[in-house]
Amino acid sequence: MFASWAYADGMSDGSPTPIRERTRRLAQIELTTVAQDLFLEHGYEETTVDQIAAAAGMSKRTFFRYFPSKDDLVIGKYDLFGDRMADALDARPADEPVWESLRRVFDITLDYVQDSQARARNDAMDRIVQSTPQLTARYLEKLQRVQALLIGRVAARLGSSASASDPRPAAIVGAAFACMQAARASWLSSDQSEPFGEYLDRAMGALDVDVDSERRDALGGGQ
Amino acid sequence: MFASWAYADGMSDGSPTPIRERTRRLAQIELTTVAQDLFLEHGYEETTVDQIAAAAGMSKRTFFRYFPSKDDLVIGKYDLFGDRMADALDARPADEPVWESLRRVFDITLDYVQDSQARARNDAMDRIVQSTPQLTARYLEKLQRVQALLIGRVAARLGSSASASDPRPAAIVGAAFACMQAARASWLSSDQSEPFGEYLDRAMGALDVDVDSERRDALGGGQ
DNA sequence: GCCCTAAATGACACCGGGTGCCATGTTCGC
DNA sequence: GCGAACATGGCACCCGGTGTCATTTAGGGC
Repeated sequence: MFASWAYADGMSDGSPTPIRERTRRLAQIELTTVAQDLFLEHGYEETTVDQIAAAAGMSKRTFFRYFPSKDDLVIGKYDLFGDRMADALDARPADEPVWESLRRVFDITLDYVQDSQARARNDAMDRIVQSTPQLTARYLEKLQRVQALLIGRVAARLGSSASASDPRPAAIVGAAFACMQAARASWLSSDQSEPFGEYLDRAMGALDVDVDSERRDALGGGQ
Repeated sequence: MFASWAYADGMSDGSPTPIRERTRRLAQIELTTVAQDLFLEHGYEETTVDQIAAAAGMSKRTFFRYFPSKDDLVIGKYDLFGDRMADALDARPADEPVWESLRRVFDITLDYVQDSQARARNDAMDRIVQSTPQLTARYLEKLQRVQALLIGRVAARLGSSASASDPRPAAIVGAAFACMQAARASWLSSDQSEPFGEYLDRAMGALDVDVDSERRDALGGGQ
């Protein structure tokens, strides 16, 4: 889940992407590839940064110029999703029920790389994250940050009274992410014959948002 | 939240609590007290284990014989809550709607120490956890483990079809915890004039469990 | 192609969390 | 008072991560 090493090269501005920047990306990709191989073979904790750096033909010090930490080599990719999800949420119609909007926002985690090899690699890394407490912890914390980006937007939709003191936006967003995680866990431990989206539907279908201003929207009426 | 250094001394078995064990607890308490003072004054990351150990009159090596890690000194207490919550859930009537049961389970996080001094101390530590990414990460991971204990029980209540592949129990439990966290965050950043329970009600009230076998229970009928 | 400069690198020393090991107390039970 | 178990401290060491500096490499203007 949450793959997309797509490192969009075609930026929006006209700048033709500096050469140095491109080689930097190249080095990062090389590093992650090499590291993933090592992780899959020996495990995450058993693989030292020195080994990764050596395998990629550089020194430990240089490794840390490409990644702020060993964890980020695995988990860094999730950073990109915060903004994407925020954009995706903004793109949903304002009168759509929040729960439905959130479900749609999660769709962007689905339509990424179709290359089955890259996909398998990604799933393998996800399993490593799930089975390594340290990585799980950092992953959860990153997810929390992503959620933070969405909470304000949800609050705006609810037209919450006193925004800061109303726990409901955070509760709703948190619940949605909990559903996503539950779906993710179930799916990862399945044979993956069913598409992930179905797991997500099942998980999110088990819950309902129940907020006054929400019902009105759902019924297409009100005020 | 989640205080209770209550370290129940009166265990169920007849053993009068070995002397060594008691002094060990004492040392742990002393250590946490001293450490909390240092954390509150200088911050968590700025305080080194050496300093804590020295302030408690022992060596760093000995510190690690009392706590598996620096983090655990702050976060360790949450471990106790897994079992407590599991017990609390088991104690709820089997035909009670799951969401309601979970709400009641969270009550055990309320009726802990009434001592306002200890309470203030605890809240302060909670704020430290919330403002230190590293601790937040580990906290979230611990919560995840607590959730794992409850998921099986919720699955049993739902009489889920294929337990392992059904994401709904995890989704429901995860959502409930998301509500708790949302309430916790709102409450901690409030002036605390309103009781925490109200925040919790508001957060959990924003969501509804919608599972077939659930509706039946809620209506007191069915099958 | 040349040269100047900026960036990339490597080596090294260092910090802090954490562990294995062993020698030296300290305390319990008898 | 004695032996065994336990607690402690000290030390060397591992690993992740950072600051510093000298050296190399590569880019861009000419």
